Amino acid sequence: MSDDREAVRAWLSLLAASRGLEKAVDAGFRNNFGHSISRFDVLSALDRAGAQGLRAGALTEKLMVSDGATTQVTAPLVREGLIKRVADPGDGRVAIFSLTKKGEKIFADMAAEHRQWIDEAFARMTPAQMKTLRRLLNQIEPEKIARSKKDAA
Amino acid sequence: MSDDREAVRAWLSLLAASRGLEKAVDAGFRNNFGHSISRFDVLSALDRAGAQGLRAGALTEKLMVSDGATTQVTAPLVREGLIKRVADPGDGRVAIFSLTKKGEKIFADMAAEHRQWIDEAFARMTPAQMKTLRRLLNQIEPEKIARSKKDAA
DNA sequence: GGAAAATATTTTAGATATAAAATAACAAGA
DNA sequence: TCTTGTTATTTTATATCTAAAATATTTTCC
Repeated sequence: MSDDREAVRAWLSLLAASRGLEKAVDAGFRNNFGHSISRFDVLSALDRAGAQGLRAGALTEKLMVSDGATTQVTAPLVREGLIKRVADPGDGRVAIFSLTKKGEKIFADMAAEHRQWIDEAFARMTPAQMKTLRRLLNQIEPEKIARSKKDAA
Repeated sequence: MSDDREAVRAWLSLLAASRGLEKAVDAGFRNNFGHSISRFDVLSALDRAGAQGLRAGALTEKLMVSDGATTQVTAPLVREGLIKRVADPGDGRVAIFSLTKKGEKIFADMAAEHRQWIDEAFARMTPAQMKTLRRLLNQIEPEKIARSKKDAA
């Protein structure tokens, strides 16, 4: 039995499943709300943060993207009034983002749709299987991948 | 117990695992070979296709990207001589891509590294667990996500 | 208090993606 | 053979992303 290629097979399945679902969810958000999945991620992070909001740096970490990406994805959301950006009164370097009332409402609508979409996509799985899936996914260790060669330069 | 949010939880885990691994693999390819994971995907598809190569349209399907993306990602690979593009003798509209000798060699090197990276990242899982993971991932149905509202327009 | 270092964010340049329009080539019927 | 429609690909415009440089602000140390 070719157990020696199972890891790559699992990785290809993982990539296909994730890309497929991400593409479908992104299309759903764009079609129904005119926003990308990236913007939903921002709203979601700010919703969890509540009234006190999040600093730009903290938002960057939650989104797991670069600082430049955060600046760019927040810009249209500020422009459209879904989130607001205020300078920290104590530290002039710090920008603090939080949801506006309008943003809270739109996020609630998006989250409800999102929840339904995901339930439909996972309909063939039992809750126990979903837990198993999560447990398995948590065993993957991307940080084990060596930065190797060029790093020696 | 809150079984009613398991699907979203599983989806978030799936997204985190996939993005994390994809980011690590992409960084590895860039550091060690100066190519992105997208280019590796192209080389991989053409390697599987063998000497006869793939039409642009077929390549687009395998990559699960847009036709424009295929044009753009193949351009630097042609320029650097890893793949070649020839017009179909029978149908002037058709472009056929295939690996060059240089491309075959570079792909072999990249694939070997890739295999090792993935083995390391999945080291905590048994082959049986990897199979279970694949089986669970294959039950996800992104196509179930309705294109709803805007489509009615 | 002021220069130097550290920190937080934005800007810029380049890579890669999509969607839609444009181009090019083939096919099929009058 | 035209002309009309279809198909295959590329081009263009726009959206995001990263990495690195630039900017702005605060902190630290003399």
